[in-house]
Amino acid sequence: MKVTKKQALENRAHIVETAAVLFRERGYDGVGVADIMAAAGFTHGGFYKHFRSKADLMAEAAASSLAQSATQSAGADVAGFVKEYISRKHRDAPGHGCTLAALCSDAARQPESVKTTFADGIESQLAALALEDGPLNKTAKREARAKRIDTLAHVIGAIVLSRACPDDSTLADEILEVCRTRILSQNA
Amino acid sequence: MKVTKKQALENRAHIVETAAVLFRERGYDGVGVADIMAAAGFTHGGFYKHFRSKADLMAEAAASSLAQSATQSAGADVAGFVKEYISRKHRDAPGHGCTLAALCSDAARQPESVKTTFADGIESQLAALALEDGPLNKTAKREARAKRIDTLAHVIGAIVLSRACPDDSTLADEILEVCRTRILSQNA
DNA sequence: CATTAAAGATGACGAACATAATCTAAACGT
DNA sequence: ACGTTTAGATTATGTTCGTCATCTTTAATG
Repeated sequence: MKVTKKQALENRAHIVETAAVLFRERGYDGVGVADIMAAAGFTHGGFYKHFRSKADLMAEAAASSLAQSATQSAGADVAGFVKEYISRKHRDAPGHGCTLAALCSDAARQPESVKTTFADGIESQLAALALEDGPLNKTAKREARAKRIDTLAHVIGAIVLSRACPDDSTLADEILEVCRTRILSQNA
Repeated sequence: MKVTKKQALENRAHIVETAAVLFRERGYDGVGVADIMAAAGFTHGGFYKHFRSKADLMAEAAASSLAQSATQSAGADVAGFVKEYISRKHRDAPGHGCTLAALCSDAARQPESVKTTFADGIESQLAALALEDGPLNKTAKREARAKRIDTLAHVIGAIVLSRACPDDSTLADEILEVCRTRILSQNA
């Protein structure tokens, strides 16, 4: 062992976090194992001492960043969430933004393990937004869940669509502003 | 020339269409030049007689499938559009579905030429949905455009989120149903 | 303190990749 | 009719990829 056991676990966690950023920035197919290890400050050789395959790391990195997103927006009121989510800042920093917005369509083409992780991440995100709910009866609960699912899809669509536009595009900003004001007014 | 000039142009168009399907199914980084040519019934050698680079084909394929989507939904009423768009059939056949839903986040990481094509495609899609509008004054026009942008982002988000779930997932279907009914009721 | 086990570095493997050069035969201009 | 042009096949190039084997070093173990 070149390194203490605690250190090794920290290194592993650091690799996962680095990967979570890079994947969100460049997509699962846009980053190689060597890229990730180099960005984390290592050479590519030690990779398979930590992970069984790249797909394993993909699932783990997704779980990590999805959990982080959910924690960050836990208990926030929906209006505040929407304002932060649909912002130029979020759109222009996918590496540190919502994993769902950054990697949803990539996840659709990945192995089941990744998709399962994403489904769990969606539920976590919904649960985080649900913390503001008081005690509700059954139909009100169902209605509240439907509303949150709908809003989540809506904000993701706004970011994803805006990111597809060229960097200096006025359309990209228009999409953001239109969707933000509309979602907020409809959620008031 | 092994083939007539007209035939060559048809072959070229066929390559573009084949690529448009494969890209939507597997993403820009998930399909190679050789894959595309083989699927079109050729060997990879002739590729650069038709296109200057893979990125060129990406932009051309995007333009082709985006134009097709816009044409298909031209003049449809928004309700009908939403019902077709947010359906299991569409979600499970990305290769023949909306290019925006399939490749938006991929496009975000591609060269400017691709992103410009996507911005044009978004405008085409918006224009197609606008055909049902009668003559309107300025503020009503702006409002109608805002509504269409908002709806487009919303339906894209629904599909993208649903596709990220595992194949047999009930969540995937729940997202679809919730978003469909909510968008329709809000658009009535 | 001697032995073991494992983290990480180095290097190599085969496969797949985008791109380019060469070859062919048939369609074209003249 | 003949020489030029060129679509497409074949083959080659250099790179990058995921994965693995090997070596070195050193923490952990007894």
